[in-house]
Amino acid sequence: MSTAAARHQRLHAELRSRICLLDYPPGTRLSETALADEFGTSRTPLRRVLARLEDEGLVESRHGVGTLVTDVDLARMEQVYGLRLHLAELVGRLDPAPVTAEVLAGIADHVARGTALVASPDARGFAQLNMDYHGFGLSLTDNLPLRATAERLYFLTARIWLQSIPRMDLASECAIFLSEMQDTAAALATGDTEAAAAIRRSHIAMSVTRMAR
Amino acid sequence: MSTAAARHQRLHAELRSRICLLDYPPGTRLSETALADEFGTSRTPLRRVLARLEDEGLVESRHGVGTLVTDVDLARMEQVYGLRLHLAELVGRLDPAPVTAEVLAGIADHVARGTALVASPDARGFAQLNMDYHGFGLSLTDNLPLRATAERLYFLTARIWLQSIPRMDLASECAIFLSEMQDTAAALATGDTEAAAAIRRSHIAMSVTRMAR
DNA sequence: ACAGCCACAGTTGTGCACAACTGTCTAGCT
DNA sequence: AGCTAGACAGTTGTGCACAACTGTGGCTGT
Repeated sequence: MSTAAARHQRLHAELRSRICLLDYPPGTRLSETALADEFGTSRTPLRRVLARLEDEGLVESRHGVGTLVTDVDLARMEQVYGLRLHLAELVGRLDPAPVTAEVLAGIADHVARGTALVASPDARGFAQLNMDYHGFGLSLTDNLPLRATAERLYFLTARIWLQSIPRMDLASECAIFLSEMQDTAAALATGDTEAAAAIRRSHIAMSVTRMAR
Repeated sequence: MSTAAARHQRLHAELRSRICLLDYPPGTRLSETALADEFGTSRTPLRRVLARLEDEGLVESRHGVGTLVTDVDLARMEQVYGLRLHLAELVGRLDPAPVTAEVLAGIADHVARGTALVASPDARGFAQLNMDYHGFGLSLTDNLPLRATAERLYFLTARIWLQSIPRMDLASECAIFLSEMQDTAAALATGDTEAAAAIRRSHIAMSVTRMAR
């Protein structure tokens, strides 16, 4: 099979995850040779991954300087959030996916993980669960371009929560997140994906207002 | 300055234009060496451009085979159009740009070109004007991610009109297009960008229904 | 005559060496 | 001491040669 494309996807997802979980905080200089060495490849395939991350706005390559992780702040991402709000709502109105048993099992699993998170709050665990939950939320629509667009914009703003959490109440955030997932589970139990999308939208909006303080 | 990034943008826009104007019809095998030779560079920088086009869904590279221009049909792009409709409407509601004298001059210029097009209908001229007009339409919002997303999706569907025109009435299409731009000019004259966005949305929708026949 | 196999031309993917460029540190001069 | 210029280490960008792979055409055996 296409092992090259598969590896490209793996490296892309891995580096994107490291950036959005702040393993590579904004301003970090990513060394092409070091990363190529770590993943057991040459610079050439790795440079393609970095180029894609640059197109997505997560890193910025400067000749003679290095590949720097971009800096993000809530003010600059205000436009992205404005768009994400509408896209989140569209998930429920544009080619909504039928609520299968698999979907219900998925939301139940996320609720379970959320319950465990509330029991022992953890910032990184929150961010990881939020990332997975976002992917689940996208599965509620069969509109592929909508999925791709929403995913792209999500990872552009995903770091902001982790950057803002020191000024926020972690336990409260975890409880609110669990509450959102429980509400979503109830909505999906009745097959109302539009309600689930509306819940998602409002929670994104409220999260932004809390981070803005 | 960053001549490397500038050349990347040039080559990307050039190849994208050739693909969307059907200079490279779907299925065409793009030769990396031939293109590199034409643009006076090596394969390396050109491959990055092709990689970006592949991420955008305009070409597909297969190891040992070649880089093929992707095939598009209205059925597969139905989801994209569904999303584009909503994004076109968002242009008028999300960070609408103030209607300056420059904007009015822009729409007037496009109306003039449309008038010339109606005088002597031409499929390729229509496509070119439509491409430019789309870029103008995006300038009506200051929301950068919305611009980037709408542009990305536009170029994904831009070829379909040219592919469908043999089954349509070219003169009628040109007249309708001019009518849209005139209506938009009237709306912008009153500073109503939201109305302009609504006009754009409805015309995209009607264009799809005409192409679907 | 036909089916299968193999060599081959052509393509994309990879690795490496070098060019182009930048920021820093140091040596030397005033 | 301060300042300037230059060497330098380190980085990304480019070009080239080769590896990996695919589809085709012809050749051979039956």
